[in-house]
Amino acid sequence: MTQHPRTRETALHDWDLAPKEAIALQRTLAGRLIREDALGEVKHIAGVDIGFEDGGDTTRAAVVVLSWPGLAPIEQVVARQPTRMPYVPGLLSFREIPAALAAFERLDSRVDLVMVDGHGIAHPRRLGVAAHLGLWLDLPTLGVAKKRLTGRHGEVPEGRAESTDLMDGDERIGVVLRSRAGVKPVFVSPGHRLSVDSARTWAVACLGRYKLPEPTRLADRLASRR
DNA sequence: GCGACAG
DNA sequence: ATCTTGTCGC
Repeated sequence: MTQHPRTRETALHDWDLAPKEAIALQRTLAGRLIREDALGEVKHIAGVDIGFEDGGDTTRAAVVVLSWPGLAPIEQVVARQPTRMPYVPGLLSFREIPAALAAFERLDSRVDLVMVDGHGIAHPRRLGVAAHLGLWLDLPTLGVAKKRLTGRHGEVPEGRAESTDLMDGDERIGVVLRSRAGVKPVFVSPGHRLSVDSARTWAVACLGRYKLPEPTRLADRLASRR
């Protein structure tokens, strides 16, 4: 409610931008990211999944709040809104964030850490949806994506919880994590107020018996059942 | 110019 | 993201 003061005042201006302006804004915002750990005691973790309905006309954000440790769901919200922007690779956050903010506004729980379905800084301009959302909420965030957007990596060891660095040139922008033995790895990167190592640690700590970590997995499941 | 391209 | 059945395997 009052944990994300920027929401109410400026919710009407990141969107409605032409691609060129959006890209310029991304560079500015990326410069404001805190790339080190800046999080307090973690009691609640939110999982976020944003998707689309009606052929893209409606944006749907699902948020599940889980206890930590324990990873038991304690609150969940689904928000739907008319979609404002088209899908452009690299500008996904502009399309997804408005609905996510609406969902967070309806949350009663205080959230300490946010895990988003999508990338954090593993993005061409270091502003994937998890990073962008982190700035808006002013909360520590990390992204867990199912597909690569940018960066290069070597083979990922087969064992559960093993990983390989995701590199963009000399910069380590995340890790490619084998969340379960025998499944395609996921792409983990920090968003705001988190280091790459901590993003990896939290992603692993939230693993259950499935491919996706519990927060994102439960948000996914909540979103995909009507 | 030719691919690549989160959700 | 979404369109979609069965099928192999723990």
